[in-house]
Amino acid sequence: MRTQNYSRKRQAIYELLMSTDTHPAADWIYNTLKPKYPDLSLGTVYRNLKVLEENHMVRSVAVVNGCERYDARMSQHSHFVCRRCGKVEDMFHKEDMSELLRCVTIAKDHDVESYNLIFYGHCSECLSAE
Amino acid sequence: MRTQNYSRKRQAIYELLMSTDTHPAADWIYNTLKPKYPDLSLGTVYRNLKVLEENHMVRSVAVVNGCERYDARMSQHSHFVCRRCGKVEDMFHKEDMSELLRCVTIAKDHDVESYNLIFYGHCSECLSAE
DNA sequence: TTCGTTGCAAACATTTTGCAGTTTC
DNA sequence: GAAACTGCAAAATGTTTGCAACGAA
Repeated sequence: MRTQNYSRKRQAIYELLMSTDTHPAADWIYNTLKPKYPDLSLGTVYRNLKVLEENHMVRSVAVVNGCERYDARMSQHSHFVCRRCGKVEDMFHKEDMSELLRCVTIAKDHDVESYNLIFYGHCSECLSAE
Repeated sequence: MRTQNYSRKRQAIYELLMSTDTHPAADWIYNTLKPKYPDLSLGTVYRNLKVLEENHMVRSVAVVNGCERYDARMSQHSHFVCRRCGKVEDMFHKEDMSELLRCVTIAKDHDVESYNLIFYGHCSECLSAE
């Protein structure tokens, strides 16, 4: 992990991600912070997301319509992606998901570090809109 | 599902995907078929992947380094993605994974159609290379 | 003959990057 | 003061699309 200065903007990006459960894309973060940080640039958002990701403070939970979606809640949970509106929702586990590993044939010479479980379908709003 | 002509090139793309377990990207499909179909274009590969996906003959199993990776094996199974070399490998389930659904809090008003389970880590080749 | 399909190249959208100036420690 | 960070705009990347020609039924 490289030495870092915790800049105001990086802080702001991280705190924004911590404060929402919408799993936003870089673009949304940029637009949301822009009023408060008028000289913020999109490149900075991307650069900081990368740094935060390397530091395991943030993770990419899905790619929806070509956009990486981020989450600052690092405790293990899964996500639901609406195929219609692109919304990403949290799905918390009832049980310890290490159980999961027992369901799958894992080559023993592989080093499995993490996993990502995504459910797809239609959210309630989109269902009632149809 | 729209009416279709099963063109030679669509066939070729589908058969190539059926014949490999490397979960290739559009680019690899293009380069692999190019010698046999010298007038093939990359746009055609993308267009056909989309059609095949709509027809549930093919699915996108992961996005690795910004590239969509495809699989023509539609029976339920998961994948392992090597963070170093980007290789995508099959992981077959020991048990019926519908069990999986019981482990997760699912909002009952959601319509869950499918899920995608991806494991990340380092493959054996990359491990021994390090 | 009618549509679906294709090559080509231009257009798109998201993300990355080089550089010169700024901030943080 | 050194090293990290940033704005800006240009570049890179992967994917999509318009159009005229082509292919399949």
